[in-house]
Amino acid sequence: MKNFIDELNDAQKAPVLHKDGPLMVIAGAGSGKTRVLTYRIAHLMAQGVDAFNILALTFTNKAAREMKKRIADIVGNTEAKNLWMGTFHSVFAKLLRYDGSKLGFPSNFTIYDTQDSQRLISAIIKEMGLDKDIYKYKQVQNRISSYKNSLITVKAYFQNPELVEADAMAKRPRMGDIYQNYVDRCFKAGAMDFDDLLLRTNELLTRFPEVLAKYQDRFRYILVDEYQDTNHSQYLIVKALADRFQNICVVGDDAQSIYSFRGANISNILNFQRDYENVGMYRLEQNYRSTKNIVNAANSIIAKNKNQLEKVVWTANDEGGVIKIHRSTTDAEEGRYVAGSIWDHKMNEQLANGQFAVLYRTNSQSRSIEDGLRKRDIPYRIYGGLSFYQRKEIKDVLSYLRLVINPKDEEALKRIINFPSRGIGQTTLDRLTVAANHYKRSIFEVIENLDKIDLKINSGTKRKLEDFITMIKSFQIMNEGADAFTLAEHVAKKTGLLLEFKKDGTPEGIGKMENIEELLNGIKDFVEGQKELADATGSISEFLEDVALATDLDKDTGDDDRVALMTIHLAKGLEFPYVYIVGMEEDLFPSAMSMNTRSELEEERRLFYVALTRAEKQAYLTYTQNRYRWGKLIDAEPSRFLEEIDEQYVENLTPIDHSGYRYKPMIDADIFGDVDKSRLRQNKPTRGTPPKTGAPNENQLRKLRKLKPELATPIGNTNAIDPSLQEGSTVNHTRFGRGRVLKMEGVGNDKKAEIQFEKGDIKKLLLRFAKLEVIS
DNA sequence: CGACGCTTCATTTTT
DNA sequence: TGAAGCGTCG
Repeated sequence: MKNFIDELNDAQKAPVLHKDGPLMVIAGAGSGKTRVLTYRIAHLMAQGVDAFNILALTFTNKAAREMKKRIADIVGNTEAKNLWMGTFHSVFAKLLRYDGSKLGFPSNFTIYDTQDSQRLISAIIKEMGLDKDIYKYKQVQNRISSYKNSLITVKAYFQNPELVEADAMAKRPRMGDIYQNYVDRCFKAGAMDFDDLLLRTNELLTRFPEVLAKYQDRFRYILVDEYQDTNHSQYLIVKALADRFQNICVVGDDAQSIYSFRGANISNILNFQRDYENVGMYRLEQNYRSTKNIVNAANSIIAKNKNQLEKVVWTANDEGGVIKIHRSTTDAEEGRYVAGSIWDHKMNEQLANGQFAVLYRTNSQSRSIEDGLRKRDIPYRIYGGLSFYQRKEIKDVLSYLRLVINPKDEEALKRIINFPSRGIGQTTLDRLTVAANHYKRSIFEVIENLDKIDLKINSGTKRKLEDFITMIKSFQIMNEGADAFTLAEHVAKKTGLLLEFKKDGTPEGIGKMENIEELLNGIKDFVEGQKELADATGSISEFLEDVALATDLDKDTGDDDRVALMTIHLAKGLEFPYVYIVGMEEDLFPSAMSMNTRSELEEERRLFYVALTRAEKQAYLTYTQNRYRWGKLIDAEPSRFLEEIDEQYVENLTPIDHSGYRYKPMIDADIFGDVDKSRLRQNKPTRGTPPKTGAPNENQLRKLRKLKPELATPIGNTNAIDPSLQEGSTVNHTRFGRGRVLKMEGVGNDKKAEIQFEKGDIKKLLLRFAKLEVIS
């Protein structure tokens, strides 16, 4: 463990060796900041600082885990275990489980995810009798979230005439009341949303000086990664905790600040020197990750931003290849091009899939890329988007488990009280909700006391409600003795969830059942993993906490070799030898939503900077002339960012097109020959409602296609069915593995194959959807 | 009460 | 295009 310091360059050594007092490290992309953080912590420990006194806040849990592992390699495993290290959310969730009771929260409080919050807000808007077209639940949720991130409590909201007025002006005068209701209902349900984990921590530290003192004394050394992306709430927590010892080390890069939409405040990093005295300032400017071409190109882009700290990122690496720009006619062709290019690199240079990443601005762009990769049989993995834990069937199982841990959890209860259906309908639920609000109790408690309350619920329904409560209580009793897996498996069977999807029999139903099985396997792995840790028990509550704050990235084990597909936001902190940045088009990147002000545009540019600096060896930028968006083909224009790169670092693989020619699609509307074609030739995407032309609209066309499927044939976008597929063929399915076709049936879109898979199951698959490859 | 079909709306980015 | 909410009918 002695010589680890020697592995650092001089610029990296300085902040590692800086012992007490505040310090800030401005770290350019790829300059080894994780290394600095890791070694700094190891060094502190080597100097005799107790691991119990160190708090490290990272941007992802995965980063925390990896860092912990590297520290363990240097200082030993047992000591490293005592570090408090994780994301803001997970660290302070843990803290709130210890001390949140002072705020009236149970230690087993539920963490509501965004969907839970939105459902609750919808319910509140409905209960209050407000117009849902004016009070859109997503917008309301967004607004409440940003209040919380700026530490504007309900009380502070009502005391601030500007805010109240702003909402009134936006025709939403009841905003404050919704906010109040939402906070009350979360409290009543023993639940915190993501923002509460920070807001309530602030409340705890402010209202209870003894708690603050305890943690100030405990966390004598505090380290914060990605400081440029902290919001006001996080900033205040750090400031409060570091106040006593002032041993605070922040690491960040203002050029990579990309989370302002979530309240991140770039001035936190710009003002650090004002917040603390005698700040040690360090800069890491040597990039070890990328080629000269990539580093220089990235510099030429970020130079266009006005607001930034001065810094010169440079590299001693090779020149590398120039950045390649490719134009395609449609998004489908873009997908094919990317897949083809990856294929070529793999073949020519014998590379693994894991060497490639495809990055995009919005999740919806993944589809065309997936299609391209699938056609070439290149394995890929999508990160983000709709995560596994957000799928309906998974959330259903988790909701039962959540209710076992915290019966007051209203969103969980509403989800599953009648799923699988047990005859408890909306009317009953509405009555229960009214009573629960009236008595300021949870719905669960109301049902427990049905005899004492006069609700117009008939005896049959009462019986069903009581059965439900009894079932949940039986799970609770079981939970006292059993581990998470045993309980979860019991719940999935006993509630009839597994059966529900099994009897449904459709491919979707089977898929759902398999997902639940996958979840159960995941819980099993979790339990076994936890058993190795001394302070963990493998209980359901530990699992639920893990799930609530885990991202797809955290779940990634990295043992299978796949191309990575993700948004640029998710890619922050990662690196790949080959990076494809797709959808380089105006209105998409930069996003149409973010070009109204200079600061918004500058953030988009930083996003582009982040994207490009993920690449180690080679970057590709692709754009299309026509792209499907909102189900329509629209014209696209190359992104302004393409021209902002100093031209000496790029090569256009396709000539730049200034002719204004656009590929004119043969769309279904042509069948009728009377659709308003001018809309197809616009240079900007269509927004708002299209003009009424008398021509059939999309919905009418869809209806017609249903009535007259023959019209749909030249239109159909189904999988091409391999003609060589027949009875007796050997096939390979992406999920189920190899199998033999026993029987074929149906025609056209309904064509199905019954397949005996080697794993043992016989499945009937719709060829239109099944990802099958014919082997022989 | 529940199933089904029709209408509407949405696309930034995430813990 | 596709998810989700709403209304109608059995």
